Amino acid sequence: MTTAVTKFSRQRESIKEYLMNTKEHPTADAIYAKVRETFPNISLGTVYRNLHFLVEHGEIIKLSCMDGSDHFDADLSPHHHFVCKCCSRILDLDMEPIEHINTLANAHFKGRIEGNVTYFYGICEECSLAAEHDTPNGQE
Amino acid sequence: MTTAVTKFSRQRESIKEYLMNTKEHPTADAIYAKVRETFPNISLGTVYRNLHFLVEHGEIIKLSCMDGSDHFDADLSPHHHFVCKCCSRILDLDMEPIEHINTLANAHFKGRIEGNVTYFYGICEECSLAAEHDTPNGQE
DNA sequence: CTAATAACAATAATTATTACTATATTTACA
DNA sequence: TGTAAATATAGTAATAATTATTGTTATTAG
Repeated sequence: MTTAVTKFSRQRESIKEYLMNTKEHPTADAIYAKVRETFPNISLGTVYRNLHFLVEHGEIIKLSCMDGSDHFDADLSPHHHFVCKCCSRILDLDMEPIEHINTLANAHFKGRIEGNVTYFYGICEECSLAAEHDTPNGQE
Repeated sequence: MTTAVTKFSRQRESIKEYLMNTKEHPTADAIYAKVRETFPNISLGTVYRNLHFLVEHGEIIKLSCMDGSDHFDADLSPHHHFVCKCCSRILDLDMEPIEHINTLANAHFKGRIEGNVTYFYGICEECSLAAEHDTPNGQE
């Protein structure tokens, strides 16, 4: 039994590169649509397989939303996310770390708390403005 | 057109009653299995419809886990949850509220933050103990 | 009791994701 | 370089979870 070696793949590089150069937090489907511009016949399975690979190897992060959708992010710096209830976009938050809440959680807990997953939600700026101008969902 | 009135339903009551009397945080499937003991031919669709109904009407809460599974909870008091990486159970945490993190998040944010969803994760007490006794997953 | 309407069971359809397999790429090394 | 071994891919099929549809049953108001 030889140790499996990871080989280079243009498709995987393309996925990674797209994620590193966008501020969006796209879903597997959106990534598929984007990478298809470069590799017109890449398959959705390849996208999913590589996303899993990249998550497993700590090269990207998977964000699981309240609504059940998964989004991906190549920004590995510790930061928090905001989910707009209106347009469902995920935005980065510029805020102080909140790791101290783990200590609060541990106070009366018997097991071991290793960390937390936190999402903030509400209405993003664009959707607020759109609402004022009678454009309910940020749709043009 | 008369105003739609919500009629009584034994099935819905049964779902609600089960949720109110358990400390577990069951999934739709687990609820289906349980309620079927009372209503052998209730359909899964009915379970899903009623769970949505109850969530919509604020009678129960939906917990969307990192792993994509949805769990339900009839305990409406403000409290936080712990997800065990080992056995995937959800446990209630006895801790101080952490609403102040919304203020931190709002500091440099243009939109409106309405709240946050936070899950703590780690290894629960039972799984830790099981590991010590060579019973990896808490399975008997 | 009866009509109107809501809730039901059963099933079909949809969506997101994963598994499979033959072919194509990549890598190591002659 | 050229070639063989190993891994990755495209395309397709399969699965799982959820949502929608349809005809039937239960509940309620009059």
